[in-house]
Amino acid sequence: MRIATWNVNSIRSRQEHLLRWLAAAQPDVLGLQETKVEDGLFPQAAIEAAGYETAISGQKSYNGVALLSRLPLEDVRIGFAALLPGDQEAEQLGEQKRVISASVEGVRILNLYVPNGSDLKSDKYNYKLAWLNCLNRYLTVQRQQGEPLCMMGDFNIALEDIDLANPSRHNGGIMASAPERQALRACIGTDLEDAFRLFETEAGHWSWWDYRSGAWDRDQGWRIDHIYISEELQQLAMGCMIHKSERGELKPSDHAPVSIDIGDGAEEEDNF
DNA sequence: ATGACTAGGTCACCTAGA
Repeated sequence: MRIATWNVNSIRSRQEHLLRWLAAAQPDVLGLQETKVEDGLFPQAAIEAAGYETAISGQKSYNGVALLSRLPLEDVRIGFAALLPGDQEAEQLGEQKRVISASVEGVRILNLYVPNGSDLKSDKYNYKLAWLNCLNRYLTVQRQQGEPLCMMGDFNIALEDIDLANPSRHNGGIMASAPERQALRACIGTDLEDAFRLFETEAGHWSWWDYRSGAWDRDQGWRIDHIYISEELQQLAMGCMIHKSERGELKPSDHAPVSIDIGDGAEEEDNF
């Protein structure tokens, strides 16, 4: 099973990119972030025609997440509140559409668009930290359900200094500050692993390049799009890659897709 | 220290992204 995540920076501006990439990369499940469209205007028909069913949670202009799958999407859950009934903050945070999850072949897929935070001195930064704390409460409930977990999305955090091109310049700033890194590490816990780092330990691998300043041409990026998997899936993980060439297309998203290949056990036996 | 680009929305400058 190939599972992927992609911040498309507007589904309507990226529809042709998306359809081309689905055909080329053949993901079974794809989590999208920043769809930037209310549900009624989501281009569902074109995606279904490509063989993918959809689960969407969008809003006008900002945010918005979706799951696309060519395997059945089961038990779709939208927002933190789905697992945190009575949690006032989960309810509040649900105004921004950043969380969608579904079960696919027994794997719980959690697709996230973590707030950017803007600036350490801004209210948005506090919102980001509160959001991550709420994610932690959500994950406590999710873990109790005992499903293998694949948590992915645009985390807007470079966890380590090797995850950004210019750590000294951005030292402690937004997407690289200690409090947000700690808040994300608390969510990851000891059971989840950053799938990309199971296969690649070196610096120099980015998933986002700023549109400005020729960041793409200079390959000055950040690795802020992640896939975290629980222990059962770590055993079956066969590879994790960043589809960097997507960022070099005409009118690209500023993020590249990231995918993981998970064997089903039977597949591995066939290979040996 | 700031801005650069891109997208959406109300409409030609603004907010927001990261």
